[in-house]
Amino acid sequence: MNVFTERVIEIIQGIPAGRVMTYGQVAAAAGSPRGARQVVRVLHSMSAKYNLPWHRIINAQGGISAPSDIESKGLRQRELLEMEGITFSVDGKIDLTEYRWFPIDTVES
DNA sequence: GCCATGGCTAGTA
DNA sequence: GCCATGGCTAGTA
Repeated sequence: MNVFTERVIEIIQGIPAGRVMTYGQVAAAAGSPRGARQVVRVLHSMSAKYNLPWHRIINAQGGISAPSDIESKGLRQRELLEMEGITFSVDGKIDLTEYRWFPIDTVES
């Protein structure tokens, strides 16, 4: 597994309950500003194995990107976030200025 | 190698 | 526009 993937996993594991990050934000923090879609891939393939809080990743508009039909992952995602105390606006968006998490960068200099 | 395929995104003729 | 991944052809050996 490459370093980007490893960092993505670490970063996502570091998001506390009640906070969220966007795909692009995770990608950038992992060292690849254009790698948002790769974050999606990691979420799909590693969430179970690495016990990732996959629901705490949302799109840049503050919305849930997973499909939101009946019994879908999207609804589950919203449920999980609401259980952590996050509230949604009437149009189904999360207020990023309030809930966005900024990971502490530990690898330095 | 080529090409289509994504739970995306910054920038906007 | 971006960019890694996966399926599927060329085209060599």
